[in-house]
Amino acid sequence: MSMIQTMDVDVGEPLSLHQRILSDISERILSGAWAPGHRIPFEHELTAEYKCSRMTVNKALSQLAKAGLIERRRRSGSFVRRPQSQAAVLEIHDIRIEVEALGLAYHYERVARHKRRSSAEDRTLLELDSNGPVLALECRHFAGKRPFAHEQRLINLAAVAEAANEEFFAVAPGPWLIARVPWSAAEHRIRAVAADRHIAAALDIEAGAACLVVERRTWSAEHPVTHVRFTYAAESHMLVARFTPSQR
Amino acid sequence: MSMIQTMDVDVGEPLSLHQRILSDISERILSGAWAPGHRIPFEHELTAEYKCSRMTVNKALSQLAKAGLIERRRRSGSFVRRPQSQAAVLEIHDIRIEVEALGLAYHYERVARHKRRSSAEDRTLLELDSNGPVLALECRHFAGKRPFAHEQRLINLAAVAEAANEEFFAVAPGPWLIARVPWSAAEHRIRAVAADRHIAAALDIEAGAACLVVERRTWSAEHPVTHVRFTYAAESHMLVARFTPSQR
DNA sequence: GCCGCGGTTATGTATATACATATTGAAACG
DNA sequence: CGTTTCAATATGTATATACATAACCGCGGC
Repeated sequence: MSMIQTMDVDVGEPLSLHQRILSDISERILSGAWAPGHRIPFEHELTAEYKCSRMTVNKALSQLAKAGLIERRRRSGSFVRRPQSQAAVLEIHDIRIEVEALGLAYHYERVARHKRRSSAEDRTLLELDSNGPVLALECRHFAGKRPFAHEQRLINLAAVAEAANEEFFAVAPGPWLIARVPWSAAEHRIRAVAADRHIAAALDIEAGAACLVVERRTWSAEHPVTHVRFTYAAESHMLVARFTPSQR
Repeated sequence: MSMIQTMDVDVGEPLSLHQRILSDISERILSGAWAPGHRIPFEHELTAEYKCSRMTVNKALSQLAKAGLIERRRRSGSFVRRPQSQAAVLEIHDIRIEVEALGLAYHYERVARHKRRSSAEDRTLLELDSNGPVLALECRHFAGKRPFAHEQRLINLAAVAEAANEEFFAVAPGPWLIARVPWSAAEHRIRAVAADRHIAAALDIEAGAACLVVERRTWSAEHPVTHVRFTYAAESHMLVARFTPSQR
């Protein structure tokens, strides 16, 4: 297992008052003591209960509303919301970290590198308009001696010109980009595919084996930066995502 | 494509002042105008710029800090953080909604239902201590005439006793549970598997085909409620997750 | 009975103020 | 020269206050 989502559990510190109010209430909601639809006390009632100003109570309740735990209605009060959708935070780490978390030695290999004018397919993947230059990379990531993941990447050279001068022998394109380009948005697609011959050879598995594929497209300030497809060796990989209604 | 993540993009409404400050600053960060490490103006400078009180500025900056876009240091100021990890919000809808979003008719079928004392395997899946009773369900979800997803579910009857009286012919266990049990936490595991014979038959695909599997474990107030494994018919399914540094 | 009108109420936003706290940089001291 | 002390500073939290806004309630007029 890898790609573990770390949760933000704050424990121990002396809580500020509005944080205490917030956690008191969310505990009662999450425990079911206050079921969906239940009206939680008015601000002025909590003000009395905690002997504090309305601003303090308001701060806590506003955060609960933003977190989606309650719904606030003028003149009516605040009500426990019913969970709307199964949402989870998926945290996808650098592959080196994933591998090392498994206690295995990480090794990176650059297989191929081509600079070219973007093809129609490249433009689809990157959501590019013009046929500007792109850098196409193919890499392998190893866990111990076994291939762990196969990486196919396109970099939009119009957005990251300096990538044209980098060979990517020593450093993987992922960390290289992260260190250089402030990204603003990303889109992930996760699916299962049967390994074709090329992938099977690269990952040293049988053709047709089920593989988890994670594709990521990244933008920086409205400009497409990179498209990458990671194909993980069959059975070696799993994504873990956790959800707890956020209190932050 | 399905399981689409809706983003919270607020547009149009008259923004309150602290929201405007917040979006002004986050835009400058996300556009790269203020690179990671850059010190953003002090609260008292923004107070002057926006001609408002420090509380208003503080509200905006506190939210940016909670969203992880900036880091605040006493006496030093607030600094743009470098993106820490690839995190995405994955929103997993009810299967009926997924199917209908594809423009296909949804149909549900209960295949099997067994009430039993929990086996060792059940206890592993549910993270149960005792060998209390569980309800094991097997269902199919159709998109048009084709099987879309196969569902294998365990319900902890100690947590949801009334499930023992429900046949689940008319209503799928997912929506039934959502409507009844306030869940507090969930964990997802996403992986690719080759369809075994049982799954292949249920989904009307070839054995060995690559399938996306989403497993979910749900807790309510510290008690395990249910474990469910959805297996999606090969090639028919994709998870989409988007990330934009949250401003809420 | 129906409609409109204003009052009441709870939340939404903003202000000025106050004091706590962490951290820095410089001055004072050994 | 190194260390301690201290004041300055930016943020963290909380208060009392004020007015805006949305929604509901009941009253009165028709």
